Amino acid sequence: MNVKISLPDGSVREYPQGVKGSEIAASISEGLARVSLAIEVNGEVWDLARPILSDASIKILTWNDKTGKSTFWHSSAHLFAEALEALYPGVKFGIGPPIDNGFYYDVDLGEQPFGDEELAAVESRMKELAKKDSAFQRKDVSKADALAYFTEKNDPYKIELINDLEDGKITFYTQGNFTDLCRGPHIPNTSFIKAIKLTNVAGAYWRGNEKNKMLTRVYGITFPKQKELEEYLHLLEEAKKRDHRKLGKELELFAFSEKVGMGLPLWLPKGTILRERLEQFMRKAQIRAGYDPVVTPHIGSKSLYVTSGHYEKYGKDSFQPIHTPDEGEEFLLKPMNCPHHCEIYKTKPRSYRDLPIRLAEFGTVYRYEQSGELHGLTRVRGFTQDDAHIFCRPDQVKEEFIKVIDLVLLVFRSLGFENYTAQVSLRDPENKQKYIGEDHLWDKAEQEIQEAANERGLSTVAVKGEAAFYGPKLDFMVKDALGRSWQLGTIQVDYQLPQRFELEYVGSDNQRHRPVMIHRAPFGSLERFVAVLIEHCAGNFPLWLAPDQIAVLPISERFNDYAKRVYESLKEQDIRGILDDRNEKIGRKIRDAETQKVPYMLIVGEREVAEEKVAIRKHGQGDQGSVSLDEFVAKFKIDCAPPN
RNA sequence: GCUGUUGUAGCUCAGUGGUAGAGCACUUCCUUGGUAAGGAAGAGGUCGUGAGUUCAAUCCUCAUCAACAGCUCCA
Repeated sequence: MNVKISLPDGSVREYPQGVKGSEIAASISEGLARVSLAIEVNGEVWDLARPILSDASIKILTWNDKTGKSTFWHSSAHLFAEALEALYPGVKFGIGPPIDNGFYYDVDLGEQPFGDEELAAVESRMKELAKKDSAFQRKDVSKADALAYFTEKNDPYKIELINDLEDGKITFYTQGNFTDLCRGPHIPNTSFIKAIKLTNVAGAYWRGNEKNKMLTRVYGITFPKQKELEEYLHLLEEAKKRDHRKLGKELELFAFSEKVGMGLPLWLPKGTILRERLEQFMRKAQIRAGYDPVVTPHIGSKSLYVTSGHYEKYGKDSFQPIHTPDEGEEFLLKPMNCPHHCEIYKTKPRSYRDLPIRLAEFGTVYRYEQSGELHGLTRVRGFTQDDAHIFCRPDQVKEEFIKVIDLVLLVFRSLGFENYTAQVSLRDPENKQKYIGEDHLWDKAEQEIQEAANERGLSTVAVKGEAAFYGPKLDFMVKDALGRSWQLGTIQVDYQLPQRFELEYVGSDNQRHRPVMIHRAPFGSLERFVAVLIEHCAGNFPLWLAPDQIAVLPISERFNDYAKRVYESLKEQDIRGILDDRNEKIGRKIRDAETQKVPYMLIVGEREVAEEKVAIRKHGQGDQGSVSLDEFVAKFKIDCAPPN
């Protein structure tokens, strides 16, 4: 009997029933057979050695397929486990999945230390084992047999995993001397794995639960060719050069001081320019969009947060209250601006005609973040949100929400952020007690967010358990240089705080109604936004943001007077920069300005003085020829306009 | 917060059980140079902090603080 196999190009071939993926690949071409790693059968990834029993549409997977890569890395995790067990008999295994870049395996080594030396030893054992060409063999096992095997092996983690599985659906994979509980699929044999790098060791809680034992997580990555590993490592090096913590230091944008306290950034003069330019950009955009700027204090009475619910939810995990010396009153450093804004709303009666009211504030907030979580400017304990709260009628929610989406997208477009993910952050349905408010209001809010996103044609990813405790969110996620994902812009629909603060407006029916609140921050926090921006442009800021836009470089001290005149006249035109009148050669001054990533260098020497000109050199592009200062300024002014 | 690694000059890093070194940066002098590092001299460190072992600790031990990687958390 034959089975009909449809290929991705639409063609259909017949093969004997029980044909294997490897045989199909071989029948297509020898070249394909050599590089095929797995096969997709009706959308499911299978081993190449698994017989196909009925008609199917298939795709041979190679290193060029995402699933091909993950199969490859999954098999590499097994190879790692084999090597580790050979060197550490009795080691217990958790899980070992493929990830975006490579794989990890969680293992329990007992009391044995595991550092760089041990890592290197396991890596070389892996290389030896890979050369053995061991085939990955799949085997169906009964639950009882599976339990018996790992009981014998004394591996509590695998036993726990098996107990959660359904009998009849359990498979083992064996390669060489190592057998693992595994759904598969795997590559045909270990010889495909030519380049191996175990990258780092870290702790990870068993099953991601803080209350469980912490296992040792070993990260690694493998490739079919040595050259690809080298390219990957090179790419990593390049990414590290873009790290905002490194550039922030080199370009003198911000700093931290142990004396000030961890997670409390100090903005240096150049970083401050950057930050203030962004603020100005947002202020302008917000005025255009009908926001009213407000200012509120950095602390607020504890009762404010008791009312908002923040105290109950985060009181223990916040900076603790500040007490007045005489009256013993309690104040909290504000972790949020919304309660203050609610009180501004309440300063007078509001009519339905007044709504929406949009209160905007660059509000600096303080949150106690776990010490291990602090990370450069992306996760800090004191930061400034480009916060605003929109108080509107229920019938205005969607329209207002959409306007905010447009504002977020304006920011991203203006700064060239193209690779963002719009994430709809929903409640965790398993843990409803984590949230405040009634079900129907949550459902309504979640629906409104999804509808607004759809209307703007945003493709969204819904993630459960990521909502704020008072409402669902639309979060805009962007990745940093090292591939870590951060939330920047956020928009939240909130029915809870208006209730808690008893906010009201008088409707056209002369009755009291409750407004809806939209919390929103297009940048998110200035700190995190700047961090991601630095990494995104590798420190080469667009002209309108660059802390130093120009550097005037006299060829020798003889031209310092002319250079100073040039510099002063640029300064009068609000062009920022430096005059490098050091006793250095021009090559040196150029190098320093290039290293500092100054967009324009204006070089002046004998010729320029004589002709009343400046020689332009563009960062990263070299000599642009000479022009008169007026000509340069005219062109510069056009180039440095902030986006609209 | 947890696990692991690290902490030496402003920065990047070397080094040793007998109280320290390089390059860059900084200061001064020489040089006045045309598109990515001119030359010389000088100054600069309680070796993260505290305790212990030792005749002697930057080095060994412990504690503590901070940074880094990951986990957990994130209003």
